[in-house]
Amino acid sequence: MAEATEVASGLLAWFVLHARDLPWRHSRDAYGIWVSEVMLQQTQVQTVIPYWHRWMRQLPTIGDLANAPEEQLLKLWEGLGYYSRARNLQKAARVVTDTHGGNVPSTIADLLELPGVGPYTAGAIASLAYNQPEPLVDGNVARVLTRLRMIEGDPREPETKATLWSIATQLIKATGKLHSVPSTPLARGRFSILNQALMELGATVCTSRAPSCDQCPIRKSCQAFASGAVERFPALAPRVKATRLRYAVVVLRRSGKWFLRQRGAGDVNHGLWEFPQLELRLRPANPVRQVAEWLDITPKSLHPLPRVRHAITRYQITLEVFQASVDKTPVALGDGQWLTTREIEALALTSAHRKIALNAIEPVNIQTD
DNA sequence: CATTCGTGGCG
DNA sequence: TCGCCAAGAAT
Repeated sequence: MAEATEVASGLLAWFVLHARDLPWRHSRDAYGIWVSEVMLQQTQVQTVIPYWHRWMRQLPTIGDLANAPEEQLLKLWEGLGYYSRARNLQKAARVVTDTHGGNVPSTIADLLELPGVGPYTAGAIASLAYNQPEPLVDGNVARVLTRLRMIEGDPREPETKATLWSIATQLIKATGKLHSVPSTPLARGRFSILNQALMELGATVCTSRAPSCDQCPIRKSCQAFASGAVERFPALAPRVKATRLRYAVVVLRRSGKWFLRQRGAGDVNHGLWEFPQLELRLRPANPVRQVAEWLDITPKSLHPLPRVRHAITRYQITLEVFQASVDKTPVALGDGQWLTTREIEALALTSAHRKIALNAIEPVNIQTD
């Protein structure tokens, strides 16, 4: 295990010199670290930073989170995606309040009981916040370790996953045996430093595309580097090709207000607000007639706004947007509310519908090619 | 165990 | 324009 020791000490030394100064690395309480970890699930650091600041300013303690109204949570999460993360965070805050005396637990078993906390996040909280000798494997660590040891399998498969957690555990054990460790204001304790170093290396040096092996502190131990095969790892299976969908979105105005609906329980993104939308067939190309019939208004009253594209995992969605002024609520729209601009600003919309709102309220000049 | 859940950036 | 992917978890 001399090699694991060398890797661990190399990572620690590198981290204290090259760590990014991320805001949650100054958090001294586990709550701030926990919030950052949940926000960072499948989400990049640069995206998370402003959200984390706003969240911690408005909900500085677990008690604040446990008592916050759902619309505040969703507004704070607006645009981050995976909105169930916000609701799970609050459920977990209530569990912490009710059964852990308001203190974020420090053991893996207790952490795994919390909604929204899985193997990775449990390891992250235990090691980063409490410096417990617990391993973690996220996408970054999987990339670093598959390259380090030339692990051929897909990191998403259970067998490969087990191998990676085992290697991460070896590194934690080696870290525990180091005689001396460097210190940094950005992490407290050797296990916290090691795990953050693994992730930091994956995020900034051992990147998916165009890795900077010349700047890697552990390249002498890296089997893939020695074989000139770094970019062959990790061997991820190709994703399912996205299915294309088209929707018409209607921005209806009536005496200075806009019509929006709230997604209901059981829906994807429930609790979020949106302009009414209608699924379109891919043909015909021009959906004006279909939309006009849906709303029972004349086609000429529909005015196009810039189309908006977005994706929900395996769906690639194009939104064809139309604006119209009406004097009554079209029957087909069902429940919804007529709202002012100011009211809409205070609601949580998906990113696509927030863009539509901005386009409708402050129309951009469309440059024709 | 396979699928689902968002979004923005980048080559 | 398009595919890929980023500090994963729940069902």
